[in-house]
Amino acid sequence: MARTAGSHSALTAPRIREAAQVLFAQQGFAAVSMRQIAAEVGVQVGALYNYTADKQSLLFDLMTAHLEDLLAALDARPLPEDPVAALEVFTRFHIRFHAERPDAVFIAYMELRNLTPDNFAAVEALRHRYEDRLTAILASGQQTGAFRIEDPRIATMAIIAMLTGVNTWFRQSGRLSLEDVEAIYWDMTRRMVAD
Amino acid sequence: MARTAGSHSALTAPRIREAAQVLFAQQGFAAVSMRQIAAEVGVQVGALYNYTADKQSLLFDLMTAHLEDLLAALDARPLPEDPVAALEVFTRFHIRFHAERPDAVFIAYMELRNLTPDNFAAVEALRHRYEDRLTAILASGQQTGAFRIEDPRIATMAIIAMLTGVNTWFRQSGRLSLEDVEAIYWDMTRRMVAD
DNA sequence: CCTTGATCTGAACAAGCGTTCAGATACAAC
DNA sequence: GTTGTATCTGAACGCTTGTTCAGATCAAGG
Repeated sequence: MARTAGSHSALTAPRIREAAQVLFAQQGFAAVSMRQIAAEVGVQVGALYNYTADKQSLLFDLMTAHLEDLLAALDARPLPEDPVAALEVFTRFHIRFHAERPDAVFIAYMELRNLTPDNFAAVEALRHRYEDRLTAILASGQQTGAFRIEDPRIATMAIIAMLTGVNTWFRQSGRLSLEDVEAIYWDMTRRMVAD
Repeated sequence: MARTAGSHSALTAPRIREAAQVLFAQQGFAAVSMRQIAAEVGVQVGALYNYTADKQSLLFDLMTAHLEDLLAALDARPLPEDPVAALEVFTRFHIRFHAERPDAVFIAYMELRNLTPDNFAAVEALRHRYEDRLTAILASGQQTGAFRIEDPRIATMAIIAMLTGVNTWFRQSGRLSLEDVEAIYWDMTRRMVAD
């Protein structure tokens, strides 16, 4: 019935997002309750509604924040003019960015079905913007003759699926460093499209 | 309170599995209720328990049936001795088999988190058996010099992620036939591992 | 110290969940 | 037609859900 001592919205808001992200990634959006998220944060369930309109908004905000960060981080890296060099930058960037946020990535790929149609459309638009960046690199390389690709759009889907697949098995504590993985996957990507 | 006219277990059992598969693929295991599945079949929720021990068993059975079908279908195809030819057979097989059962594939990849630890272990073992088949092809090719691969296990993960990714976009009604897609992906796969 | 606003608690609400099971009807065999 | 079995219905059980909101406490400012 009372405010928790030491409570402060600047602390609680990020803790809610973090708790939601971990639990959604571990168990899935529909399987996790708002009460579980609240317990993880250390508040009662009613407190969550000071920070999110509802459960659906919480998921949508997590997904769009991740995708907007992804796009912003990519935009912050000027891609080389040379398509081969640009593809290498993109490949390493994708692997590293995704490996550093496994929960957010997992949610962004796995929880699309739990979005309402409007939210789904908004998230798809962001995903397409990201995919378009790679398609542009591939189309440019196809045009200059640096790449031999039948269809840049399909090659985009293939490359992103392969690169994102790293997250299903890569562990920082594994026998390969992230640098090793980047090198191996860059080699495979390069050969996939090389003339 | 009474038996439905025309009811017959040989009809109801497959209908329950089919309804569960479609709904689990569309909405996710946790978001779908047993009542929804029953409604789709045309029975009351209590009737489902003549055919499945519980909701978790229903999911587990769908997943293992799919993976066992996958392994059996692969076993039914003698792979060529030549690693390159074997890899082509595997690639085309994987794409076709998966494209023909999008819901089952989707569930097998997306609903792992909803399995109990024991069930998860059993399903993982089946997935590893399938992955091992590709690793064996790649290791053989690496040994004979037909492939230049740094790590057959990682190449396996990369290839399967890429091939399974086809299911996220391919539609039978799309501008490309399944044959076209097989050809494009075989070309990319071959180049990824070629010496 | 008092006042105001911030931030939470705690319980309620309406609805739904997975699972069980007594009993009713349909079906098949004689 | 009778009997036994199959297959379901329908309701109950214990529990949980997402969301709301009146009110209690904490924090900050004057």
